Amino acid sequence: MPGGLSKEELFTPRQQQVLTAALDLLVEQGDRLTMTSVARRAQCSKETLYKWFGDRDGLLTATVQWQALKVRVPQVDRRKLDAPSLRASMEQFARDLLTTLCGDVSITLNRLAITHAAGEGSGLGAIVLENGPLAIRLRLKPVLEAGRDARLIRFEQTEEAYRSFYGLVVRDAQIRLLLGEAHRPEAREINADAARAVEQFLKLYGTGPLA
Amino acid sequence: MPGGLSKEELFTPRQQQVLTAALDLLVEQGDRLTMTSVARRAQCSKETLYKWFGDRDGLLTATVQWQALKVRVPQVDRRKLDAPSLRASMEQFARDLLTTLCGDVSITLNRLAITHAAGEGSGLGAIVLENGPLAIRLRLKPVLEAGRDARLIRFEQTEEAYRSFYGLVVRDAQIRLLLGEAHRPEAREINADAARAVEQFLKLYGTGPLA
DNA sequence: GCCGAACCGTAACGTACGGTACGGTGATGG
DNA sequence: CCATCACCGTACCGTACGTTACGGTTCGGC
Repeated sequence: MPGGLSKEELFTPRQQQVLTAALDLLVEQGDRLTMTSVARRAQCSKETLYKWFGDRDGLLTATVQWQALKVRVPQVDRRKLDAPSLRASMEQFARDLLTTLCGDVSITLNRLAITHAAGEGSGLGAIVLENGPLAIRLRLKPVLEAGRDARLIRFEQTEEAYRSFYGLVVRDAQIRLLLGEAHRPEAREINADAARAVEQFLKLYGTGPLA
Repeated sequence: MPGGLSKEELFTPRQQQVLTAALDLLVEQGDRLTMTSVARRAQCSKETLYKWFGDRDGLLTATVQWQALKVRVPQVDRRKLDAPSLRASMEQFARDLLTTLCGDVSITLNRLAITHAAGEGSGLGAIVLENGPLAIRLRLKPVLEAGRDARLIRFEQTEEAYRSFYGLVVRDAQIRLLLGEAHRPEAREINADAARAVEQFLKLYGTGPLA
């Protein structure tokens, strides 16, 4: 979220320790972690948890927010953009995306947010939505538009191009992992997938002879 | 699942009424439905629920299985396959897929399965996985291979082609809906998306001049 | 050395809900 | 008419867990 606070401003170091413990427990045992288990793992009292975070939901929300603050947004270099460097940028992007989505933390937090989105508040769903798919779009957008400005790719709407790229990269991998499929791709597969996705994207949207 | 029982063999009419009630409640209030609420809605006793389904998890599993039995698999006509009919088949397929995934029932059951996949058993995750992404692959496979046999499209592995098609069709729509995004596409948007996805797929895998 | 603030550890409370027991009722069959 | 069966409705039990309360400890400030 633009204009947001950094994690140092939002949470004290001690609080970050607590949130780390909560995230670890979340990854280990899903969202049936108890306040007692978090307090024990973080070596703090339940009273402190409630004082700091209000209630269980507040703790989970803070954990998700805190994790979201950790993703950094690398900026694109808009100068000297040629076909190879655009391809490299996009492949790097695809690799990062796949690696993140296949990681334990992403799977855990997406599951948590989806579980909560079923209920009433769904504040968690909104947070993950903003820091997941929507943040990805925000990060990819300048890359795509730089490519368009350099006449390397062509598209009507950035939104459309972004979504096609997302689909080509992620395909059904995320939903299968969320549903509990055991297989996790290795680095080699991720690299291959990223290369293939960019290749296909450039075939669809590239201007040059296969870009 | 091939060789499985039909829903008439698996569940009595009365039991199907109960499962319908359970599914309705699931759609209405997520998986925090209680056994009591199901019994009340279905006008049956809790004792009967436990006698029929064992425990809460058994009831949820039966509900998902029962819903899964309802999806029928339309067969492809392998004769007289030309470019327009292949395109039409794939567009129909894409429309069906998008319409299903954007529906309340699909969203609810996928959320339920994802929630349970976080825990231990994850039997639900496996069921939805088999009847969701994997069943889609099974259904699409003959279409793709018929297209390949007719020299209309070209690919090395059916798996690869299937996954690319899935990505082009679904993109980030499903994860966004699961995370609670309110927007549901209308029929017009779904038609447009299906047409675009097939167009793109044929550009990537077609043999002819834009098939 | 004293005070209050912040925090730990633990015990206790309240409640929601999964699961069970049991009495009552209508249908079927002899 | 009675026995059996399948089921409804409801009261009840056990427990897990969120939440609160409270005594004890550390630590910074005066």
